[in-house]
Amino acid sequence: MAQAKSSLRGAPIKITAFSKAVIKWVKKIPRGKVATYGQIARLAGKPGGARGVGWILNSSSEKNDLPWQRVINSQGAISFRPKSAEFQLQKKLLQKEGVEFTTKKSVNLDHYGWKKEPANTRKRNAPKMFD
DNA sequence: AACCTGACGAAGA
DNA sequence: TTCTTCGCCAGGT
Repeated sequence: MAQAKSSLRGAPIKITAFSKAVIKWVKKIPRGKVATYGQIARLAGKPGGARGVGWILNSSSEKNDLPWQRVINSQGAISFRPKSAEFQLQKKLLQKEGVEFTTKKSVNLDHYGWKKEPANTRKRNAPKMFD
């Protein structure tokens, strides 16, 4: 059972088109709003690269210049272990920006989610045609 | 090159 | 609604 070495934190990331795009988009998330990893990945050109986004934010030395706390998962929840220092920090930073938590670890994406484009394509609950 | 971990996500059970 | 499983991508060993 290899104990977590966690020495990768702060390790520099490779400068690729993707990592640069991720950083660029994350910087554009407005204060008081949140985006999801998948959303950033999509904006950065890799629809399936959500995990990569998390890695980039975690290991980017530029993290200090990024509003990394505004990136959460698709469930509207913080993706750190609830007791971790990172979790608490992220929650604190978001609350400081005015983002409210509806549950202990998640926010209402419908209200705080960053919508780059007008939500005119929002899906409505389609009536059941069959049962 | 092969195999493993992880700030993810969607679909099932 | 919570827990699994599987598919993705970035990096490490």
